[in-house]
Amino acid sequence: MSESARQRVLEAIGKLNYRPNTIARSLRKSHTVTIGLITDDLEGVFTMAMMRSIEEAASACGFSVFLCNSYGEMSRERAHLEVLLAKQVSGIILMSGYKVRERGAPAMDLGGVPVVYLYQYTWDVPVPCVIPDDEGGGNLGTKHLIDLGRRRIALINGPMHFEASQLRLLGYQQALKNAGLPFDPALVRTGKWNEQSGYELAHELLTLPTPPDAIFCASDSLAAGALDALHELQIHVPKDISVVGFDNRYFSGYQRPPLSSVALPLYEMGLLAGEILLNAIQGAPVNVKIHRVPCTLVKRKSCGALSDQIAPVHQERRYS
Amino acid sequence: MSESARQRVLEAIGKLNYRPNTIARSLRKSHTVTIGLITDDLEGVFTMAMMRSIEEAASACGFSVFLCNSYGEMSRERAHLEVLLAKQVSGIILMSGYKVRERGAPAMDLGGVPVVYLYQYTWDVPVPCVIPDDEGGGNLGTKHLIDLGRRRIALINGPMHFEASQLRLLGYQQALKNAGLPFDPALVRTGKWNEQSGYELAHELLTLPTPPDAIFCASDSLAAGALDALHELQIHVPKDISVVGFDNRYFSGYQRPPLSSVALPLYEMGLLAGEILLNAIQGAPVNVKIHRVPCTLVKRKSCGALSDQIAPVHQERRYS
DNA sequence: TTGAAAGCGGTACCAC
DNA sequence: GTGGTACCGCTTTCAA
Repeated sequence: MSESARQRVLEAIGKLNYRPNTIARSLRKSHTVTIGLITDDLEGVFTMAMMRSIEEAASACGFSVFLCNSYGEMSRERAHLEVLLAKQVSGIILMSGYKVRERGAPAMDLGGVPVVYLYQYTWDVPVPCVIPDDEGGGNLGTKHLIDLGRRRIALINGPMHFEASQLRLLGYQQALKNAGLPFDPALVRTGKWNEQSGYELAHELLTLPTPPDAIFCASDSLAAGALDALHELQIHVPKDISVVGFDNRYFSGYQRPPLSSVALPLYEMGLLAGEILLNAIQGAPVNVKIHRVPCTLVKRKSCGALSDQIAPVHQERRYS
Repeated sequence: MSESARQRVLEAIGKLNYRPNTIARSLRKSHTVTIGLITDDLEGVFTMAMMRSIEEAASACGFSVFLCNSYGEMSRERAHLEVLLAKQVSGIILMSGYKVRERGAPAMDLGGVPVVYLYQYTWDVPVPCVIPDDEGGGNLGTKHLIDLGRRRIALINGPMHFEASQLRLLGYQQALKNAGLPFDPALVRTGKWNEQSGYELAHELLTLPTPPDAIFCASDSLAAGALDALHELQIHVPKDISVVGFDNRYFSGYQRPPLSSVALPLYEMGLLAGEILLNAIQGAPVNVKIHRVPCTLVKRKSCGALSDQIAPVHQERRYS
């Protein structure tokens, strides 16, 4: 085509508002440049950051993302999968918003469409899984308290049938061991994941003959309850005792004092899941294993590491 | 086809894992049963609930949802729109995560694809818009404090160049007027949307010759700061003073005392936007106007209305 | 009722 | 290069 002819075509495209029909293109080339994201949770606080990075990874490669909510129901998940496959998506991410959840790994034939599990794992089917490194997180939080000079560090843990609880405990023990500190079972308490438990267990710990000089909580909700107990007992945080939570929830920066917390690497996890999926779509060999992404520590006032410097939870920053 | 033949076909479908190709179907029928959702925010806290209800409304009608993040950038928004149109979406929702934002209503020819604006409005193009009723919310929060017997109700407001601030003030004044209470300009303070402002302005209010017996804050961040000031001054909430926030953010139930708040009807807004769009897609006449969805009040301890009964923010409940 | 054929809007491959 | 044609998989129409 001559240069001037090309010019005229482009002109016409602009004038007539011509847009190539991707549907026809997809039909012919039999791939859609689209991935499906099925989540079981669009209420909680963990899925947002993962969604954001998945969308980012996909967009960067020219892929679109179908967002589907299964509400944790098998039937809805299957229905969504059927639709996604009928719509010929190039790949699928199954994202969970809860820690432990039986998705019962779809026993469906997905027709060879690549799948990645996010924030959950399965042994039922050979797929790559991306989850947080809870053990490393447990180690990180404990080590930080040790580095601050704390020596009697208590752990308020979640229910032990959660693997997250088991791993966080393991990390806690590891950190103590690495520092040459003794492991005192009396300093480890287990409850539910809520504030009520944090409150009650903190009370228990503080009435011990030799109370702890730091409390590491396996969730921010537990930590919120612990802070309540400390406030009630007029024990100053972080002067008298350091507190560190886990999960870096939205409210942790709004605690008094602002709560230091081990952050789940949600954004990075979504990014990794997206990358793994997109590579698989492009035919790269998939590394079928459980990818554990390291947690990070968000330092605020409750651990005693900071005086002025404050890490933001989100857009907002804390004064004083 | 005979009954037995039908049987055999269904059997074969099951055995061969046949799935009809929606892409081919869409090409032939020239509609895709898919809508696009473009948001400028996948970080904040307002978009989640809207996304959820949009997905719900769409799913219920057999529609899939493309999720796109523009990061508030015009160029990305245009790029996403181009892709969505090329992919022949049946309709588009433009959702904002911020209160006031110039999206500059795409001056693009969308080829007649129906559009709904969500959490923002525009006069630039004739489209239906769905936003919260900020004035009603201002009225609601103030009226509640009046009903609790408060008579000197202060308002800590956001910057007045935000329409939300103007409307919430209007609602506040309306409620006072309806109750026959005087409007005292000294009780109205304006700052930024953050805690720092809430803290400082609450201090100002409480050093007035006749301090207020209630503070209505135009955001939960402002309220968090106000609670800090009250705590510092050892003024008991809600015995000595009632506090009500606005937005019902994730952290409001984690304040001490748990913060009552005027909740944005995010879920309902998403649902309405979805319904409007789906109706438009099905050819129903669109009501091109600004739909203002009423706010609701979430009662917690800080207003003094409750002693035991606690309203949950999300899954979590408060003890005591 | 059933079967054959055209066509949706692109892409890919062919011969020229 | 360039123009013609088959084809992706489904819907629709028309004929048998």
